[in-house]
Amino acid sequence: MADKVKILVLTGPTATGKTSMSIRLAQKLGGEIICADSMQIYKYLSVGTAKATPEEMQGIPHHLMDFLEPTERFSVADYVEAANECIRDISARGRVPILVGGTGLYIDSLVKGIRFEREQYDPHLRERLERELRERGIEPLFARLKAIDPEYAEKLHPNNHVRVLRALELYEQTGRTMTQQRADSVPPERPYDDTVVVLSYPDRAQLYSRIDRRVDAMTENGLLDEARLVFDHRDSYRTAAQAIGYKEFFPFFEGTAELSACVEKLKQASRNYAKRQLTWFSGMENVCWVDAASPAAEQVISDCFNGKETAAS
RNA sequence: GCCUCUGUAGCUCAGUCGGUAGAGCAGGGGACUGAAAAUCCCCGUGUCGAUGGUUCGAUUCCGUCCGGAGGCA
Repeated sequence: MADKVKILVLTGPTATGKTSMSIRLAQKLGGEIICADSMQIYKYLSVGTAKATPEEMQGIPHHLMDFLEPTERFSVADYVEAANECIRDISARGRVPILVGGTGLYIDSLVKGIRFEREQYDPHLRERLERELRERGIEPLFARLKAIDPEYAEKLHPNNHVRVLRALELYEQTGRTMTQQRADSVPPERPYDDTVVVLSYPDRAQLYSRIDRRVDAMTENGLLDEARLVFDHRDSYRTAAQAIGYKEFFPFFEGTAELSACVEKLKQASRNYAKRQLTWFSGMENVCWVDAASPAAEQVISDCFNGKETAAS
């Protein structure tokens, strides 16, 4: 254990105060922050993704945040590679790497040390599969997946087109099935001495009302302008165009919905998202749940990090 | 005051030619290996407004009452 790098991971559903907590922790522990959020990596998207403002950062370095053009694609594999590099760099300087964000897939993959093979994105292959789906429906595609990887097909619902296509894409591109990929990519041991903290409100109603209030605050802070920018570039800002906080305003820009209705829709979508995040985190092992409403939250987290196991669950 | 429509799940509404009811959304649970703030799966008992009557049986038909909407005065 002693040879592993010690990292702190702070996650939790949206609107629980991860950002401000992370900055306080970084100050206390002598750390630097690595963003673990699939949207905050992008430039220009700040209000809607709830990035820390320069003032809030208090001089604490933030990595993997606000660095990519929204026209660029970025995968879990890219994330894990980049984050590993940040961790190496930060710890080499004697500081504590603190991962902060709500993207479960990114965090889980990083913490488990999932190994992703080099794989070149092939737009033609993807396009071909998508065309086939449009023209012939999912049946033949799902049948093909069943033939090459019955085990994975068994676990997938045919309605989940995204995953069916991805499994076929993986096979056609690398000759490996998703089942193989999943089996081979998990190392026997975790790469880091990690402390994963989930910051949340045990009372669901309280979490939801915080979300509602934060949406209102974002709206007052210029969210609409950002959404407009994303709307104007919706064909090239592929990821951002599907982000919560932007896509809900599209009907307004198209003149098919009232602004207030869009805001309500956004609140709704954010609450649904928080629910999905909670599902992801509850499936993770070795995590420490911390009550965001508790005044002692910060202390509990640093105790957790220092191995006192105060609030493990 | 009279006439018409209406009252069914948290919300919007379907439906039962009389045999105690079902969709969407919300909500809850779950999955998640290169788009993940994405994508997908599972979960619906509720005095069918209240009360009398007809009936073997009423949420459904009839009467009365109480809400709501509109029209005529």
